Amino acid sequence: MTITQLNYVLAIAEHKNFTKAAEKCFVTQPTLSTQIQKLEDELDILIFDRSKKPIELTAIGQKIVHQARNIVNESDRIQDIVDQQKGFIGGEFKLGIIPTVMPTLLPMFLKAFIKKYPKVKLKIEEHTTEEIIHRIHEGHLDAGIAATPLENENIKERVLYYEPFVGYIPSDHRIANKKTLEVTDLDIDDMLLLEDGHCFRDGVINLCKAFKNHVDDNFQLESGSIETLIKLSNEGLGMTLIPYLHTMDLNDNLKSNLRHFNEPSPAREVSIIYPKSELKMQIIDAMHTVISGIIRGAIAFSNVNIISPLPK
Amino acid sequence: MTITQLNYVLAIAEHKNFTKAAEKCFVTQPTLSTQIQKLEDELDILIFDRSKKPIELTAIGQKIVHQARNIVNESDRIQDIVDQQKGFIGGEFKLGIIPTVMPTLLPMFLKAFIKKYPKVKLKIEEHTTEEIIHRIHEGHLDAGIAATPLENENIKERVLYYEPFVGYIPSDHRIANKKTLEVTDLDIDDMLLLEDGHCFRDGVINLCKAFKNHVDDNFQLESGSIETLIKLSNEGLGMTLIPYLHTMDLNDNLKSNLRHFNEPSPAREVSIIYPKSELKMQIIDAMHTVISGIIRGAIAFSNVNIISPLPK
DNA sequence: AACCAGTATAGATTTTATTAATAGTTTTTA
DNA sequence: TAAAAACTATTAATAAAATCTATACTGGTT
Repeated sequence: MTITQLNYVLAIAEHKNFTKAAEKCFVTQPTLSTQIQKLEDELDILIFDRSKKPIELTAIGQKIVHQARNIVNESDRIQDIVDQQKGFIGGEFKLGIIPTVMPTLLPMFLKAFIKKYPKVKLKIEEHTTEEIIHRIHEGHLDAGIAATPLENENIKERVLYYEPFVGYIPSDHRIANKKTLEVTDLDIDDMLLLEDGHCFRDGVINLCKAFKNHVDDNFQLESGSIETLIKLSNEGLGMTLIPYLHTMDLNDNLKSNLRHFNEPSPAREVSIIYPKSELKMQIIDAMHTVISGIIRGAIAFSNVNIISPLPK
Repeated sequence: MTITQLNYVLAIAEHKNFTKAAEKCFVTQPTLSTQIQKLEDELDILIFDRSKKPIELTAIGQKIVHQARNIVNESDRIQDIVDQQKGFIGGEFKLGIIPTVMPTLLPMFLKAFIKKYPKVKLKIEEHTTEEIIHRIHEGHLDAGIAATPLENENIKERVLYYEPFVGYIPSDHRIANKKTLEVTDLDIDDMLLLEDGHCFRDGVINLCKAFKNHVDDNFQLESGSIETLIKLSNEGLGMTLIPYLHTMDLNDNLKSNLRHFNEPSPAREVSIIYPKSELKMQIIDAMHTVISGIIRGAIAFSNVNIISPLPK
C-alpha cells in the first residue's frame, strides 16, 4: 500500500470514473487500473463495484476511502510542518467564500494578499456555508470565509470582522421617513430576502424572530443576489437589509435610501474557518492578518449585536 | 514521500542507529541511508543530526517523527478495517492490564484465548489505568483491562465481571473475631493501601468515604503489590482489602484471616476498555466472550455494590 | 451491426528500491 | 598513537515497481 495508491482511490471515488480520475492525477488510465488492482489484491477485497455505471464504492470501499482520506491528509501535513518550520508561506491554498461576502471582500484583500505572498497559489470558490463546511471536511478546501458562529465541533473559527446590517428602504416605504432604524421597526412580512441556503437569509430571519414570537414562512419574494434585492426593493416590493460593505458600492441615488441602525447595530460576524487539523496554518494566519488589517480601515463600529447565521 | 520511508524514519528514531534500524526493517543499512536522504532532499531539511553519537533528531525531525507516527498508525488501520469487514480474528493485538488484575486474570484466560484464536499475536503490558488510557489514545494499545466506570468520553467500556473486595484481617486485629464484615467496620486509618496511582487504592478510599465525611490523607503505609500488603498486615500494621480473585491463591493459613462482606458486598467493576474508533472490534468481542465465560465459573456473587475507581 | 464510453490487459520503458562491496568517519581499545 | 571497531555514505549492479502506448474487452446505445 502506498500513499500514491490511496490518492488514486480518492480520485476515483470522487469522479466515479477511472479515465477522469487519471487526468486529475496526471497519469494514464491503465496506471490507475493496475494500481487499484494491486491494492485490491493486497487487501484481498474489492474497493469499487465496476459493474455499476457509473462506478460505485463497495461497502468496505467506503470505509477504506474514509480512512484513505485521513492518511492522505496526515501525509500532506508533513510538508506543512516543514513550511511552518521554514517560515515559508506558499503552495496551493483553496478558499471557499460565501456569496454575500465574495463580491465585497474579495476585491479589497486579493491584490494586497497576492502581492504580499506571491508564492501562495490561491484558488477561490464561491459556496454556501454548508457546502464550505462539507468541502473542508472532505479536504477539498483548506479554509473558508463565512458568517459565524457555526457551532461545528470539527471547524475552528477566527473572526475577521463584524459587519453591521444596513436597511435599504425605498422612498415610498412606510418607514422611509425614519432617519435611523430600530430592530423593532423590522417586519419580516414586507422584507425581501435571499433564497434558501444563504446564511444571510437565516441571519435576517433570526433577527426578526428575536422580537416577534411567530414568523410565517410565506415570504413575499426571494432572490439570489443582493444587487437583485435592491432592484426589487426599488420596484416597491418591500424593504431589505444589506451587509455594510455592500452599501459602499451603491451610487449616491441608492445610498440616499440607506438607513443605519441605532447602536448596538445588528451585525454578522465574518470569520475565516478551517479544519481542526490546522493544516496550512501559516497561510491562514497570513490571510487573517491581511484581511482584518484592511477591514479595520473600512468598518468602524464598536457596538454591535451579533446575529446567528444558523437556520431555526 | 512513501509510507516505507516514514517507517524507516521511525525505526531510526527509535534505535538511534541506522544499522540496527535496518535489521528491524529487514533491509540493509545502505537502503536506509539512501531512503532517508531522498526524503530529506524532497523536504529539503535534515531529519537526523548525524554529527552526534548516537544519532539525534533535529528540531524539525522531532516534529516529523511525531507526524510520521500518526501516518503510519493511520495506515495500519486500513488492514484493521479489512479484517473487521471479513470477520477475521487475528493479527497483532496490544492489551494493557492494570497491576491488580494482571496476576490473577491473565493465567485464567490466556491459555484458553490463544488456543481459541491462534492467529492473534497478543502483546500484553502492565500499566496503571491512567497510562492505559493514554496509550490507547496514542494508538500504542488496542485495548485495556481496568476497573471502571472511568467516565472518559473517548473510551468505551464493556464489563467483564464484578469482583468483590474481601477483608484480610490478621488474628491480632481489633475486629478479627467478626465472622463477616460490614462496610461500617472499615476505618481508613488502620487500613493498608496500595501506593498512589493504583486505582484499587482509590476504590478503597471511596468505599471508606462513603460513610465517613472526612478522611485524612496520612495513611499508615502504602505498598506496590497486594502480596506485600498481606505480609505487612501479618506484621501487625493493620488490616487490608483484597480483590476476590487474589484470595483464591492464598494458602490455607492466610485464608483463615479472610472475612467476606455481608451482601451487598463492595466490589469493583472490571471491564475491557477500548477507543471509540472500535478498531479490532472482533478481537475485543472475542476476548470479552472468553474472559466473562471463564470468570462466570470463578465468581458467583449476585448482589454487589460497585465502588468507583476514580480518585476524589 | 456498428458505435460509444468505459475499464482491463500486454509488452516495452522508465523509474525506483534494494543489494553487495567498499570507502570514509569517528570513537574505542590496546 | 596506531590499530581495531563501529558507524554511515557512496557506488555500481540488479531487482522490482510504476508508468506508458497500444489495443482488447465489455456493456449499453443508436
